[in-house]
Amino acid sequence: MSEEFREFYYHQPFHDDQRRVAAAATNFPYSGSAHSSANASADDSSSSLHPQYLQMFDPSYLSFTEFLHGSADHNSFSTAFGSTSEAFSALKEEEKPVVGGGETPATPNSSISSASTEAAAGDQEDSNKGKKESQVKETAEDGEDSSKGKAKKKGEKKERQPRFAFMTKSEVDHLEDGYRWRKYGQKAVKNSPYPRSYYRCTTQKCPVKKRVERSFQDPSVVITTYEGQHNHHVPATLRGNVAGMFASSMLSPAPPLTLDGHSFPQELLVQMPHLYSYVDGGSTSNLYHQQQQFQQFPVDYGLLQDIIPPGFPKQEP
DNA sequence: CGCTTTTGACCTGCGC
DNA sequence: GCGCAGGTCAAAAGCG
Repeated sequence: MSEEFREFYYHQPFHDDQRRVAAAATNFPYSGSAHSSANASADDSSSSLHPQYLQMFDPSYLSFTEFLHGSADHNSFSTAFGSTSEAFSALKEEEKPVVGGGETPATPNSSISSASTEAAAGDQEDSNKGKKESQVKETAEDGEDSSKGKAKKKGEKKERQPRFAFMTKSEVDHLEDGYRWRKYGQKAVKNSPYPRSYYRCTTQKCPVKKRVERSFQDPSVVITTYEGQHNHHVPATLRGNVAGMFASSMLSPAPPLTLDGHSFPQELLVQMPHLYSYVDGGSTSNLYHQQQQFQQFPVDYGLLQDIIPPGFPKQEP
């Protein structure tokens, strides 16, 4: 596996107490075959989700906004991901709800947030998406979110942008992240009473899209999946409000109050499910202990099934 | 009036 | 080939 990745992971400010912030609200699903023992009890198998693949992603370190922004630190990010796509794939396999799974003891802490790459999907995961994604990847490069669906030429496959998913405990479906979005569709989700909404960044030429759906297992959890990277900054007009604060804070190295869990209405939980194995190595256990105290939620895979591609945060050309 | 949301139709990919 | 599910389009309606 890639060293870079590990490195990346280590960078995670888990040790960074102040940011516990989100931590308070965040759950860390550190289970995995490696250390699944701890709190296993907690895992009332209520979660069909397997936290094993879920790895907390501390927003204070590298916010998803940053990621979306395709700027700042995303170097390390991209590097890490770019070289670890395989790993993701491998982990993907576990997506299948193997409750009480044999070798991979379900983790007690199913956490609320999660992120993944579609690249990951490529291999294992349910062959469906896997195939789909991989195909897409092959043609990926033509650039843009050629999502003009209907008019798509034959043989021309849609390119999938890097995806970044996370779960948030919130009452509202559409979380403010500082950007302006326009809803362009809504679909009922199989096996879920909650619909999935499709949003597109309203900024011209910005290819970013996001899908929002509520976890059917835990209605209080909203799963948001971003696809692509913003090629612009957070609208200044939003900087004054919560959204702006959120966005800006997420962009800055030292997140202000918003992330302190005070003024921010939503509990942002981001995690990189596929990182799990990497962390497993050294500092993980440490983290694990650190995190297991957090509450846990049942998470569903829905959107998380296929996220984060090989080139994850694609570098801007 | 301009922008956003709603919603049914359509397209595409995949499994059977 | 057929049906299903996910994703997108685009016209109509709603809103400020």
